Amino acid sequence: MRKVTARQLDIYNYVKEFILTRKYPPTIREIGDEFGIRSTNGVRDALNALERKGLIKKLSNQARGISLPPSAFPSSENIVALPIIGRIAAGTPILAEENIEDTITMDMSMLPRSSDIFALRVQGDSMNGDGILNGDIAIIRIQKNAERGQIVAAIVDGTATLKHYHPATNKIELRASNPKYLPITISEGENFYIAGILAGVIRKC
Amino acid sequence: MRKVTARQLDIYNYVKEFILTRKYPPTIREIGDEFGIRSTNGVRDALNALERKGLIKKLSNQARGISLPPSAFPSSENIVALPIIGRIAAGTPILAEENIEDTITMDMSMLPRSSDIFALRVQGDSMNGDGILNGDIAIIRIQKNAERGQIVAAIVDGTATLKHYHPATNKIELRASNPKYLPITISEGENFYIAGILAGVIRKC
DNA sequence: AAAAACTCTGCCCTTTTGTTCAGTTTTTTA
DNA sequence: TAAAAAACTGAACAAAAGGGCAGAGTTTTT
Repeated sequence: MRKVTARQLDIYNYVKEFILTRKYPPTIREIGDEFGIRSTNGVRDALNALERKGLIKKLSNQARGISLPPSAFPSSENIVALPIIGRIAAGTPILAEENIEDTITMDMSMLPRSSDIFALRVQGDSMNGDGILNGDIAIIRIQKNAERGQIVAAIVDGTATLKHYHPATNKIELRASNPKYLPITISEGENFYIAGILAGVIRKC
Repeated sequence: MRKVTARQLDIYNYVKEFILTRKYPPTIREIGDEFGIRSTNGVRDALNALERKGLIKKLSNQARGISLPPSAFPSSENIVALPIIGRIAAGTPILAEENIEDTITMDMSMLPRSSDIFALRVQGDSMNGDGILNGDIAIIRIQKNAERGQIVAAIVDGTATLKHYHPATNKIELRASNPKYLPITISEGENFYIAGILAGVIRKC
C-alpha cells in the first residue's frame, strides 16, 4: 500500500471540509472545478486512490456519493441538542416542532442513556425545597409512568409543571416542595398526563 | 403562515435524521420510498411547504439539494471539557494537573464567555438555601475578587468551599445558606483566597 | 530498466435526480 | 360554504452527476 500523495491529501482535505461545513458531499465535477481538473475521470482516479487507501468510501451510482469514516467527524457523538419545551399546544406531541422554544446543547455523559429527553425552563419557586429554582433548566427523561414521590414533569391543561407525584385511589396529587404551595389534585378524567421524570437540573448564575 | 402539519413534521424529522446520521441529504425519491409517496411531486410539495415555513432550504437543481439551518446541528464548536477540581495541593495553582479529579464536557452556550472556568463537586448541604445540593457540580468562573454577598469558591487551607462572601474590616465572613451552619470567619493572614465565583450548577438526578 | 501507480485529457454513455404540467381528493381555514 | 392549502398520482422532461474507455506524460517502486 503506497502512501497518500500530496495531491490526494489536498483533495481529501477539500472533500472533508466541504462535508463538514455544508453537510453534504461535493460532486465529482465540483471537486474538479476546485482543483482545475477538467475531466471527471481525473477526479475519479484520485477518489479511487483515496478509497483504496481507506480515507473515504464511495457510494456507487449515487449523486454526491462520498462518505467519510466516523473518525473524520468531531466527536459530536454524544453531544445532543435538547429541545427546550415551552407551552404545549393542544393535541400535539410534546416534541412537536411548535412546542420547541429553544435548544440547549450538552454532553450525554451527564444524562441517562435513553435518547428520549427534553428540557423545561422552570417557572416559579414551587420546587425550591428540592433545589430547583425559578429559571433553572430541568432535564426530563420521557416516560409515561412514575413511582410515588418522584419528581415528574406533568402536563396539566397543556402546561408543563414540575411536581412530586403522589397517586391515590381515584385521584392524583401533585405536590410542590415549597410549603407555600398547596398540592394540586387531579381527579379522574381531567386533562392530565406524565411527560417524564426529572433527570437533571442546569442553572446559569 | 400555517402550522407545520403532522405529515410535514414526519418528513422533516426523517430528513433531519438522515442528514445527521449519513452526512448527506436524501433524494426526493428516497423520501418518497420511505413514506410510500409514489410521485416525486408529492414529496416536492411537502419540501416546498417545509421551505415556506422555514424548516429547510432547497438548493435548486442540485442532487440531494436540501439543507437544514445551523440550529439543527449539534455544534461541537463550543464544547469544552471542564476540569473538576478535587483537593487543592499546597502551593499549586488551582488548575494544576494534580488537582484535577475528573472532567465534564459541556456546551459553552450556558457558560460565561471566559475560558477560565472550572468545576467543583459540591460536598455537604451547607448551600441548600441557594438550591445547591450535595453532589451537584458547581461551575466556577475564575476571578480573584468578589462583591459582597456573591457565592464564591473559596480556598481555605487547600480545600475549596462554596459560600457567600461577606468582607468586613480585618476579617472576612464566609456564610452558608443553610441556617444549620455557622459562618466561617477568616482573619487576616490566614491561608485563604477566592478561586472564583459561581457561574452555574449542574445536577444529575 | 520495467512495472506500477499517479495525474491527468477528452469524449460519450447511463443513471440518478430535480422540475414541470395537469390533474384528484381531502382537510383546513377564512 | 367557498377558497386555500395539503397531499397526493402520473407522465414527461431536463439537468446533474457517475461511470467507462482510450490514451499519455510523470513519478515511484521493485
